[in-house]
Formats: sequence, C-alpha cells, structure tokens
Amino acid sequence: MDTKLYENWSEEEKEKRISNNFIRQIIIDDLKTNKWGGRVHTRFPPEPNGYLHIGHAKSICLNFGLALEFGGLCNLRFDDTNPTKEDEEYVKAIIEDVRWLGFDWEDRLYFASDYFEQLYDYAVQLIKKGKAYVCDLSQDEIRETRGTLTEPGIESPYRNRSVEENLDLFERMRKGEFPDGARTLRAKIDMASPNLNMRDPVIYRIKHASHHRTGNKWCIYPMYDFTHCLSDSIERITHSICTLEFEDHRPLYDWFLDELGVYHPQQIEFARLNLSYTVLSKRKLLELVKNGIVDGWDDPRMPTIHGLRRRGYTPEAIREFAEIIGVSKKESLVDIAVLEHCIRDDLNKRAQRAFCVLNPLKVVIDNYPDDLVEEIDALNNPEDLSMGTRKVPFSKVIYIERDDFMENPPPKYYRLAPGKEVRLRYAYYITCTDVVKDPNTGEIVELHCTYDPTTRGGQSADGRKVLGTIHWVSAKHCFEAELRLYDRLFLKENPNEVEEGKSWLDYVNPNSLVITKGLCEPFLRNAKPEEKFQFERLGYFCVDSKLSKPNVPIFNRTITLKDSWSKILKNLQNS
RNA sequence: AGGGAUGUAGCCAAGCGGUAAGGCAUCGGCCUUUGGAGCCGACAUUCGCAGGUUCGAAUCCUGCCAUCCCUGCCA
Repeated sequence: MDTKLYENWSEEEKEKRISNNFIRQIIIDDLKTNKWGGRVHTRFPPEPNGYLHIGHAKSICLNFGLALEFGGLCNLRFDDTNPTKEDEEYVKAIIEDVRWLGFDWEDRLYFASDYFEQLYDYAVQLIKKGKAYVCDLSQDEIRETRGTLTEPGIESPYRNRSVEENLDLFERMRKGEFPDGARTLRAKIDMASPNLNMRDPVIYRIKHASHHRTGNKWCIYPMYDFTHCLSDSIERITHSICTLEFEDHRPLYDWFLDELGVYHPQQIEFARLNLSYTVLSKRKLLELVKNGIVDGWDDPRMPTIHGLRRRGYTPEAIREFAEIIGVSKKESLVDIAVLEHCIRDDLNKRAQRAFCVLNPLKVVIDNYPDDLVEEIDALNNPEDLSMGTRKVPFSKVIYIERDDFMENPPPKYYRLAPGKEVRLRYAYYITCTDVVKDPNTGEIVELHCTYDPTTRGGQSADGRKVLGTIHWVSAKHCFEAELRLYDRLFLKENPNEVEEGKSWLDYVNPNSLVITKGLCEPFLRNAKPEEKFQFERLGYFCVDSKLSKPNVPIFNRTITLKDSWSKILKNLQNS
C-alpha cells in the first residue's frame, strides 16, 4: 500500500499538511486519557447498492487516514442488510475503488451479513430482557401510530406481549411462517420520545428475498440501526464515524449497546461533502445514468471514483483534496476549483509533456529545406528533469494552433501575427511573412513563415527576445487522434437549488463533452490506457481506458491548464 | 410536546480566555522556451445579531435570528 503519503511524512510535513479537525482532536484526547487502551480502530461501512463517489472518498480518507496517522486499524465493512437493493457487482467495484485510492484493510474485510446469526442472538436477548417485541401492525399502521414531530405516538397493541410469545413469534418469523410485512420485531423504548427514532423502531423485518451473500438462508433481515452499532461493537471499533444525518440515531446506537451490555464504540458525525457544479446523491447519479445524460457510472464526467479515474484523476490528487477541504459539522458546498487545483498540482509534477494541436493551422516554412527532418530535443517534464528528453521530428510543413495566430492582434498579444516573430517550442524562431486565405470564404488556410536557422533549440545567439512560445507538430509525422474535451457537468454552482418550475436536470451543461480530433506528436501513438500527459499549453489528458485500442489512443481531457490569456482578453474587450 | 445540529472572508477551514493560521478563488508585481509552473505581495479592526461576565471574549453566559436534519418494514 502507498502508506508513504501519511507514514513517511516528517513532523514538519505533518504539521504543514495535516490540518486539525474535531475528530482528530477527539482521538488525540482519547489517546491522552487512554480511553481505548491506546487503540484507534475505524471502519468504512458502505452499503453495496451503488458506486462510490468523491463524497465517499472523503470518508475513506478520513477513516483510513486517521488509522494510519495514529498507528491504528481501519476495516472495510459492507453494510449489506437489505438484499433487495444490493448486489455483488457493487461489492467488487467498491473494493476496487478503495484499493485504487491506496488503502489497505489487510484481512479485515467484513460483511454485516456475516453477523446475522450473532445479531439474531442479540435480538433474542433483547426480547428476553423485555426490551423488544413482535408487532403485528402493518407498515401503514406503524406509520400512523408513530405520531408526528410535535405529537407523541401511540403504543402498539402488541407492545406488551409476553416474553414467551415474543420468542415464539420471532423464531417463527425466522422460520418463514409469515409473509413479507406481516410482522416486525420492534425495540420497546418510548413512543413519546421527541426523537422519532426512539419510538419503538423496527429492528427486524420479514423479506423473503435472496441475499447476495447468504442466499436464501434468511427471510428476516435486521435494520441499519440495530446492525450498525453491533457490527461496530463486534469489530471492537473505537470511533464510528458517520455523516450528520445520523446524529438523531446516536441515542439509538447507544441504547442497543447499553441494553445489551456490550462493548460500546463512540459514534461521531461529520458533514458530508457537497461539491459545486455536480451532484453527489446516489439517486441523482443513478438518474443521470438511466436518462442517458452520461454514459454510465464510469463516465468521465461523473463524480464517482470510477468516473474520476477514467477522467484522469489520480489517487494522490483525491487524497490531497480530502485532506485540504477539512472535516467539520458545517454543511458546506466545496468549490470544485479546489479539486481541479489538486489534480493540476499533482499532474504538473508528474505528467509527461507532449505536443498536440487541437485546431490546426498549416504553416509552411519557406526557407526550410524541402526534405529535411530534424530531431528536436524536448524536455519530458521541465518540473522534473529526471524524466529526461525525447526527440520530436521537425520539418518544413507544420501545424500550429489556430488561436496562436491573429491577423490583427490586440495589444499584448505575443503569439504569431503578420511580420511578427515567435518561438516554436524547443525548435526555431519563425516570422510570419504571408497569410493565405480561401478566396471564397476568406478563411485563413495557410501561413507562410521564414525561420532563423541560428535559433535551433529555441534560443537566439544575439539574445533577442520573443515573448511568444507556441507548440507545433510536424505535418509529415503527426497523427490524428480522438480527443474528448470534458467540462463541468452542470452550469449551476449548486444544481440542488432548483428554481420554481425547473428541475435540477435543466442545469446540465450541454457542452460537458465535446468530441473532436487533435494532431499528436508521434510517440503518443503508443500511449497506454490511463497514461497521463500534459499537452503543452492545453491541459492534462489521459488515455481512455474503455474506448482506446492498441495504437489508437483516445484522449480524455482531465482538466485544462490555467489560462490567464483569456482573462487578459476579456478585460481588453471590457475596456 | 417537538427534537437534534450548525453559523469565522467569495468558497473551505484552524482557532479551545491573551488580541483572527492555512488552502482555493480573486487582484497586483517579479520571473519564465508552456500567457503553465514558480516566487513576492494584497485580501476579516473582526468571528450570525444583541446584551452580559472579564483587565481582556470568535472562545464563557443569556436572549434572539438564520440554515440544515428527523414522522422508511432504506442506509
């Protein structure tokens, strides 16, 4: 596992990179008071009913990160108590994602369903203690008697059945004598509690459904509240970290453990992640998939781990993101620019550079020998010289970016223009001498330039300066590849805030995917799935792992480079 | 007879009775063979509001306001 990120940090680095948060502080305090005998044991407990997204990544990094930092353990546990919603497919995908993020649960992969027998025994104990009863009320009746936010509920007529009768009925529930929904097992707590969760919550329901792990062994399944605290207890979890909406469940969590007199972890709640310009609810993500708005759970526009991975995000960037956004109890909307900053920062240091021209404009270098081909040395990564250099073929006819030429340039434009000189990155200085247009449309179809042979490599002997440096590819040597330009999925900062008469789907960005082509330098032909590059001056791109074929890479744009020129242009136009 | 939580800059977020960290974004400048990266600087006289305690309050107390969560046999 890549534990380097946390374990090999110096104290100084830790100080700088690990920001404090209230959960970390609780652990530090507990360690001081020896509350758990010096142990830190967390768990990540997903329900296998969908794909993990960046919000889960926050939780994963929190739970595993805390264990790593304090020399503790973190379990991966599937909360699989509802067979009708869950599937093995999700189990596999989740395992893959957590591992890809760089975390390791060693031999501690657990399933709540592994505890069904033990959980059943606990329920029997509760019945024997007079703290649980079999209720014959229907689902509607239970709802009707629950009361409201301001009124107490009404006690079930079955609430005071004898222990013997309850034991018998519960056993017969397990044996399958009753149809779905006929009876439930309920905790006997307080129908007048201001906390609705405490109004005799259902803890077992009858579901004649096949479970992805236990098959048809069970026809009664325990509910979340009953299962979760006891699973934590069984696994000797110290800090059970969950999201804010479970705050109201904590009294129940504590109640079960106290009534049963078993090992009692501490539940701690934090605010779930919200990210601007996207949605993070399973329901909405599923809707995007079902409506064909995206191409599947792993569509590169999706905020799922699968999607981010395919888009070109790295585990390092996601972990860094999780670290810097912090953990608190305040409901917030994190600017997606933070995530984008993390991937730029990581890829800038690590991604191999390459030349690719998106909107080509042909340039003929009139004074360059017709058949000469030179091998130009180019840095693979100016940020990391150890990545070496590569040869890029150069010849008389090249393509440059259409944006890198303007016939009537505004002030401060220091790319190519008639009579102006620019540097072709790593190659030569060229000066534009002629512009060829289509006689009918007036569109610029070709440029003629001259080059200065003494500037090879991109430096002039006389020390004259050129401000502009542009990228290029040799017409004879480049190849065309499919490029998929991705942008934010939504146009609205918070798509969950829906205006009157609209739907959140109305805010989907119709241009979140633009499929186009680009002219690539030769070595890119052999790029492998998931390989990441910086196409100089354009952005970071990643070879699509699903659509690419050997020697026919398809590149996904992960994120553009920052573009301060467009800002200058905008200001120019405004003034 | 409602309950539970949360309010520190545009967005996150430290802070724990001694005089407002850090990051993102933004805006300047320097530097640059990526208008990238990097570097330097600016960016809360004030912490939801109003009172109170204190030599001293974002931190303690009281009241108010705003927002979020809770009436699944989902998790």
